[in-house]
Amino acid sequence: MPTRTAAQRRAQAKVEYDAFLARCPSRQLLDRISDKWVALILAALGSDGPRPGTGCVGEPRAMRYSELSRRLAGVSQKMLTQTLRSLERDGLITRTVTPTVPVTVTYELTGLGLSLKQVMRDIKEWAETHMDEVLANREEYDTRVA
Amino acid sequence: MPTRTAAQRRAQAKVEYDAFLARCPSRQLLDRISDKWVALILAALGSDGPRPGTGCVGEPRAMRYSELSRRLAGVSQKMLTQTLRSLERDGLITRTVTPTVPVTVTYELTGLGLSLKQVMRDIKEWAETHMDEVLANREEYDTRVA
DNA sequence: CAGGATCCCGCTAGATACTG
DNA sequence: CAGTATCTAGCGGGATCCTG
Repeated sequence: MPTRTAAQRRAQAKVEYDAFLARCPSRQLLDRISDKWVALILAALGSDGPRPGTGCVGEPRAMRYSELSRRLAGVSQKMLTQTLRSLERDGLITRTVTPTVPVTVTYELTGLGLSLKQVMRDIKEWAETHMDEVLANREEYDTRVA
Repeated sequence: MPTRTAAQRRAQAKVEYDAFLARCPSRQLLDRISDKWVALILAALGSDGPRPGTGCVGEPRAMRYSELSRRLAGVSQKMLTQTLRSLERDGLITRTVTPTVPVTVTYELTGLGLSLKQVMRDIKEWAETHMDEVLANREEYDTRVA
């Protein structure tokens, strides 16, 4: 049994994973979460506005499959289901089945999912905010090369 | 010519792009930047530590091609070059060729790139920080399903 | 409603070889 | 050193059909 202080173990933990290294598991995790559907799903589930029709506020929003499907315009069922499964497996969201007829399935952020939510919203917002600038840069680049 | 105040135009600009919409250009941009190589390149170029060998601090770091290639362990030349080109076209980085023998090429973040840097480092750090938790969640999920 | 199961195309990432 | 060019295998991702 190693004799280390808690501080030493924390320092150790800090360098335990490094996504710059090819075989580091965090490289794979980075790859997983670097995905537009992940960003959009977390952004959607993370919107804490009042649910339309209800008055509840503040709580992270639970959403049904069909609701997500509508929100993420253009997503295929395959990609949506696949991405939701992956997020569930990683513990970022929970999947709740309510045995109504027909069945109701809702998805909700876990604590872990919440911790990633803001970053994902930031990315999405960055894309929306800087779209014009990027478009201008591309145009200038293309004319310069051509 | 529309008669709107600056505030009105700003409010308009705010809803101009929405990545939730399938055809919105920001959806494509989100897809572009949701990429592990983009995250790692921006994180690498964004490290403002002193360059090894020099004493300069504070400034965003310019890096050579080979330097990046070593830092992003396991990246193929193709992916590195391709991603760098894409980032250059979008105006996130600059490419500078110094006509030495052999030629020296350095890459550096632009202002726009800097504005995205922190988000990318956040993602990377999230992956490294929560790796253990995710690994545990996966294990639990797999045993529960099996 | 909320998927599961298949089929299949396209593109992309990787490996390899070559160059100014 | 910093790429370009080419080839190919693999799989990401859409379309389609089916189900509890």
